[in-house]
Amino acid sequence: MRKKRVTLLDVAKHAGVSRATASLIVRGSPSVSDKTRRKVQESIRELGYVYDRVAANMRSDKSSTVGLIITDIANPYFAELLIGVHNKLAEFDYIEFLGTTFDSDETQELLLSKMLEHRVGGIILCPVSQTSEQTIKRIKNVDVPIVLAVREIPEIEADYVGIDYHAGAELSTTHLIQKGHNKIAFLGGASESSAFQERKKGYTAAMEQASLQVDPHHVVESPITREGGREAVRKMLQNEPVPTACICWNDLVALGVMEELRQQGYEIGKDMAVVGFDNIQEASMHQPPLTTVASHARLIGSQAANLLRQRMNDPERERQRVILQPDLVPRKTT
Amino acid sequence: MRKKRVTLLDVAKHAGVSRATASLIVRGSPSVSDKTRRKVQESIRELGYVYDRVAANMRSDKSSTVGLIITDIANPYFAELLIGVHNKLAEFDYIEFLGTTFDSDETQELLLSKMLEHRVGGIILCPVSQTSEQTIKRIKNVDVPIVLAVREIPEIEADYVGIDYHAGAELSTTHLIQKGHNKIAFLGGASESSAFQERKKGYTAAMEQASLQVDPHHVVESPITREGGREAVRKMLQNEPVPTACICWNDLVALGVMEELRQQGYEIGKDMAVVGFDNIQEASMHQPPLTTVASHARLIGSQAANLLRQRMNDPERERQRVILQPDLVPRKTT
DNA sequence: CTGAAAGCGCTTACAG
DNA sequence: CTGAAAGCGCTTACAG
Repeated sequence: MRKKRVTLLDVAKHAGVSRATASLIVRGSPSVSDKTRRKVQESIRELGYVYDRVAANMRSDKSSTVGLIITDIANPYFAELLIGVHNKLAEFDYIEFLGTTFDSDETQELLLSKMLEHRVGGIILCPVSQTSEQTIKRIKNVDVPIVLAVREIPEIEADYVGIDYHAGAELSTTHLIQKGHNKIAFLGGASESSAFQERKKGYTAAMEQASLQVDPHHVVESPITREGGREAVRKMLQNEPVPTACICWNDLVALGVMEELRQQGYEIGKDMAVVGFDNIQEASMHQPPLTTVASHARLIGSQAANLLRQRMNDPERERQRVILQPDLVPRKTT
Repeated sequence: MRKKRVTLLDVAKHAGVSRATASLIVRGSPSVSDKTRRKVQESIRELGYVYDRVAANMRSDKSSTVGLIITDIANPYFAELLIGVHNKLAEFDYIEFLGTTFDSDETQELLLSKMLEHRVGGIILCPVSQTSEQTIKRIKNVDVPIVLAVREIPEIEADYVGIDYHAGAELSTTHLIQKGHNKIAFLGGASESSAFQERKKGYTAAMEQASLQVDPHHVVESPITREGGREAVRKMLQNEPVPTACICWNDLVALGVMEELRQQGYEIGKDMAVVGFDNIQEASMHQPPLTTVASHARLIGSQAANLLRQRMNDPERERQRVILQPDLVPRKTT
């Protein structure tokens, strides 16, 4: 059933030219006469020749593939980021391998290996929240360009594109303060990550700016999921005084927070203000629509693809850090 | 900066064994003594050797990659399908290339070429709504296994996994009839596609079953987007008698339909019943929650991956057609 | 287990 | 433009 692969040499013979010439033509070289070009292209069509880019890349030590490692496609934030990366890479005629870590360091390391074994020309990595020492060493030794997205790893000097978490948390906290709140909780996330620390600083800065105290009980860590949000808010409600507003790690967490609050009899936007982070589609569809901070996931994706391409073209260029500014999207939950 | 690649021969020399032995070890062959195995693995670590799966695949005419061609990742239906495919392929230790056609036949053909040039071992294709004669010929001649998902191409005898559109449309139409509606519109989609024809038949069958007439004005084609939904319902409202219910091509279209209806002063679920298709996340988040038909996108993805793997293992096996049954998800819009 | 050779499908480099 | 040779990093097949 499976026929033998038609090779460039077959094409050359069929067209009556040399293999070298055929090779020039498939690579689109201009230094071939139109007449031979047409002849060869005709043979390609007749024989059903398929260019073997893998063999070509291997010989010439090039790559037309890129690895993209994210946490989870089912998370709309990463789905958006994927869209940004994918569309940009398509422009460059690159094709990407997709890997999902589910926030496991072990999986992350496996995926890195897998990508490298497949000879990717570069990697866009959204690191897991707790990248191990071992993986960090591994990443440092990888000999293709890596750009970090969303989460930075301090030990690794790579191009990075992310959001200004400090500004984001400050933005939402200040927004709540202006609405008259003074007991504001900070829900979700893992304190080990740099993103957590930055956000916490932004939150604290805004509180201090308004001469407000941060109650340690009002800072609750949790997994970054809907269920995590429910957990976090349950913990928050166990201590007095109960806050009147919460800023959540992201929209997913905020959705969980609101579910739980509603079950406990709270009316969102009235008894309790809630603000999310990311501005995923569900945020605007929710009833009431969720006030949130837009973190421009798609743009981060396309910027990461841009950085990676530039780095692949010029490994010696200066390291880039692109920090996008978040935007407040006020809706009905505050 | 970029070091020379460490090769298997380097590893063999370093460990003091032959290249053949080293090759056996990286492939996990059991016919090597534990002692040499450990020695070689130690050398691999020390030298930072990365197995070149691409070279290996080329030599042994294997492939560890698969191409997945969908319409658009931003469409939640396809995002779900992607998740299903991705997670299943990860189980098999395959890695996928992602391509998005945006429903363009030309892009679809380009992507097929790109995938083949990258030596994929198989392709999961969600065909565009109007695949040209030329592309069909192309697909027939592809010499790797293809499984079609979501949309079938009658001319192509390939494995297929999809949903029973006839049953789906019948389900929602009957549901509306039971709710007392007798003027039911059918909104969205392109009549050229087989999915359209099947759904239309299901819709018609349900109407006839209840001795109801199908008014040709009540069948309105449109692009499969939110905006398409708005267009379709505007057209629908131009003719008398105005229906009291509509079944929509999918949830995205239904969302547009409801937006437009609301603008025109209709109260959804009261003045006009609306039912969607797919059961994307937004369907349950919408206010009021959308009655829809679950089309099991994620399951379709994982089934497609299963079929492809089996086909790759046995090219001669009998052709499979997996037709999943949809489920009605009654909510508040009907 | 070893060693040497050939080959997967290309590109490179070079003499003509 | 041609032609012959070498090489990318592996696996295969075979004699020992």
